[in-house]
Amino acid sequence: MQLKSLLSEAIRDSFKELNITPKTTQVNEAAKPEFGDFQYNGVMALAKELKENPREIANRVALVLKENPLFERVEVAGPGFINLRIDKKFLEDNLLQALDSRAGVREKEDKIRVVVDYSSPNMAKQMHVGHLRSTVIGDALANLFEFLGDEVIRQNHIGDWGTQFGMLIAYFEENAKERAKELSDLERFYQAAKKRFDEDEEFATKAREYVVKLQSGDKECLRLWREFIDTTLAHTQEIYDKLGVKLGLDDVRGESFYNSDLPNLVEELEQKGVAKESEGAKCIFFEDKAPLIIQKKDGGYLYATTDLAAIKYRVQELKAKRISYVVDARQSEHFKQVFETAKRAKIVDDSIILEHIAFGMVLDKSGKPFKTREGGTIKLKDLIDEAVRRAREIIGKDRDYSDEELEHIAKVVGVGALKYADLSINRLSNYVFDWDKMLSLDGNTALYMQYAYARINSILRKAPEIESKKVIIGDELEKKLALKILSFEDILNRAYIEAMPHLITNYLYELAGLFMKFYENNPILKEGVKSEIRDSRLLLAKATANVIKKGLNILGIEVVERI
RNA sequence: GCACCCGUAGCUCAGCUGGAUAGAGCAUCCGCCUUCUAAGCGGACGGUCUCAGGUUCGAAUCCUGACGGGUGUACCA
Repeated sequence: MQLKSLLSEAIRDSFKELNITPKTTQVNEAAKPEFGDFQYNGVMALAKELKENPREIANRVALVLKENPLFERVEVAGPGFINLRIDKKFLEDNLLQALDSRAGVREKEDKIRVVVDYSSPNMAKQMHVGHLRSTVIGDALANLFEFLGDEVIRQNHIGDWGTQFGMLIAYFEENAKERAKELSDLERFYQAAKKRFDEDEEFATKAREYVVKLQSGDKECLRLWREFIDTTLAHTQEIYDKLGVKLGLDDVRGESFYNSDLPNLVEELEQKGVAKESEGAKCIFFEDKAPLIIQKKDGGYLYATTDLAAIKYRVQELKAKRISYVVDARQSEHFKQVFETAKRAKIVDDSIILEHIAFGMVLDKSGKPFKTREGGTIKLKDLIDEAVRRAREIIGKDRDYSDEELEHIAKVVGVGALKYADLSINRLSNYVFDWDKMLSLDGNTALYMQYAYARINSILRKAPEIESKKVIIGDELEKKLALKILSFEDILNRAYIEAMPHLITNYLYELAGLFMKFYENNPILKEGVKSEIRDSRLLLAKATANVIKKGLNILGIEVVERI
């Protein structure tokens, strides 16, 4: 349920009764427990505008609010804060909602079709740590959008076109006897080809010729190209499956897909007067910024051109209303220019949201870009394997599992830790990679949440059938827990609007923490606990588990019943 | 040079669109298992919110300007 919206409504209604138009109806969580559960701070600013006494207005509003059965207590404090205590009965009546399959969360009313563009691996290369954040954050956001009712079209804009393929094909021709069947070969070939390209002008020219040949549809070139792509995609898919990321081959719309549209697009932009020629290149100009080049003087196209063609396709063919690019913050200028160009060219109108969901880099503990000891890029495959290996070590230490069970839990915990660590910090910050912190049981980690979930399940397994479906809020801990459980929808909505997954992890951490405290102090199955109380606490525990599971699933993280 | 992002406890990070005495985890120290998973919980210690102005009843939060760090910046993606 949308608890905060309900509170805002209550505020709005009470102002209405007083014939006052409030500046805001936004309600915040109380800063201190003594203040109650929520506080409304909007009176002060309003009073200033009306040139009236804030305390007096607050008193009048409070008087109306007191009539609302939602509140147990309404108090005016300080210069005009209105402190609100939610009635226990309200929580008791509504908590059971959180037990349903959507953990009590409704879909949005205004459902839209949204394209989420993420992951975008390079072809002819293994996925590396540089692809981690886009893949993990993008998938989590796609899940979130979907869960709230949007129709999500995942798009994997792979780099499957361009000079690197000319290089590869040229290198293959030179070394016709060697054939790459494995991606690892392909990658080695790529490096060798790159070296030749950089060092040998003749080779470079040949490589460029191959690009032209490829673009003009030469059969043999295309055949080789297809082989490279398929080999790489097979590897990519393995990584997605390991990560539990919901990208598939159907979601792939690489740069090559837009290739045939590029000449038309450039012409269109020229005709509309958006693009102009300068020094032989077709450019779009901006104030105080370098121009965006969409066609080189040699006639070649650039990734800006492809991005524009992709926007056109996504708007016109896919009918997207929101297009979210989950891409490295370093490209923010590029996207600003591309979006601006799309608007100038009227490829998109104002009703369509184009957004760059930027994120920072992955750094090591010393603050430098995260690399192997030798300075190479870290392969995503190795990163995942290492996460699972470490998880197995930690998990297996004090517990007895069958081999199968250990393997399964290690995967869930290891992969979960890897993803959660990335998702739990504000995406705009650079992210410091730390194995120990990631797999720690203390603090805001996946394992802490998974542990809380498993613990609850352990209780539920031992518990008798719940007879009375009635929640009784007995103390402040239970009340806080219930309030938190019912705030799930508020948080998801905020995370949706801001495209910020860390809001969800923060919430889950608070929820799990509150449960742990509740659990320490309020016995459930111990002797002497009356059956109504026991059942009520079981319901609270069950609702907590349900929300944790749902929240983690949205983030793309699994849970295990036993840990 | 210009643009964008970041600057909060020793370290890693929150801080809910301007509210009351700025919060977590790690690290350090101290408590709590004959009883539901101690892989847990509680407490202590730790802060000129980089600095300086401004806006106002009220600023970590908004504005301006410094300083420090990162990133980008005409034919690579």
